[in-house]
Amino acid sequence: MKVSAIPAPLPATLADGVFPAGCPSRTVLDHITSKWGVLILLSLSEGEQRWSELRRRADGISEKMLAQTLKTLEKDGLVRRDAQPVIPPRVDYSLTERGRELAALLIPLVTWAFDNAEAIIGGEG
Amino acid sequence: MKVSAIPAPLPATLADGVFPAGCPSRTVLDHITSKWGVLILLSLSEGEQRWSELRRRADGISEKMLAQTLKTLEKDGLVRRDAQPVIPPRVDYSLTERGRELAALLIPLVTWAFDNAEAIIGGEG
DNA sequence: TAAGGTACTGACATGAAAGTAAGTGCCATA
DNA sequence: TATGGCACTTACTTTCATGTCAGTACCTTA
Repeated sequence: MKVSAIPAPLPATLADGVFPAGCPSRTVLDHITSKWGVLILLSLSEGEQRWSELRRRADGISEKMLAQTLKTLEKDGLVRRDAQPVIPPRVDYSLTERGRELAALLIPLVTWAFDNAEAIIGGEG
Repeated sequence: MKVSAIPAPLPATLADGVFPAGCPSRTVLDHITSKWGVLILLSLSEGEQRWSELRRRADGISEKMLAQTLKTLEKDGLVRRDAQPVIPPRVDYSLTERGRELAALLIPLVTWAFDNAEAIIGGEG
């Protein structure tokens, strides 16, 4: 596993001017770096989960935000929704291939945040 | 079925319950995934830059948000501020070691967002 | 004198994101 | 009858991130 070789250089469009306001990448970036988006994606990276499991695992999320975030991620093709026509309802959520790609990038980031949280926030007060 | 590259496993604390509301990691995550934080970090990953350069490169940012974001990142020990006592004022911003670490993780993410933006947003309308 | 550049700060406004809480339909159990 | 779980939706409210804009201190140029 090679983690930190040379960081890939920025695509040319990013290199100058980072990238223009209002371009699609900004929107995508907003979705995937959203407060709950990251948590959901991360949680699902461990495998298929039901609504109520996600609700528990994404500690503090409201039902509204869970529904809304899942919908956005589903529309973006990152999350797959599998509703089974049973009573009581059972809906399983999982990552798509694209979602797994993303999660693979998110995990090191979150792990880093986790490892450095003390140093960053602790050293602040 | 096998996922192509097995990503680093989540730290135990993340693995169950993702992670608790209100813990420092959440705060750090919010800082580094903030709308402008990512852009500033990315821009600085290309080298030291002045206030007015950053303003231009982070297309669409207001002076207030630039100041605010830079302050947060500086407090978090990700960005170094070097003010020279000259007239007119000259202030250079650069990444700290920790900032460079983070940027190295952010770059693949942003690159991915850039590469997949079309497919994600384009397929939506 | 006035305008312009640099690097900001602070007050106020707004709008989107997030929270709260209640409702929906169906069934199981008591 | 009523309570509770599942997977949501909807209406309303609040919070907060962000935007707008004016002001500051100093010097330069016209």
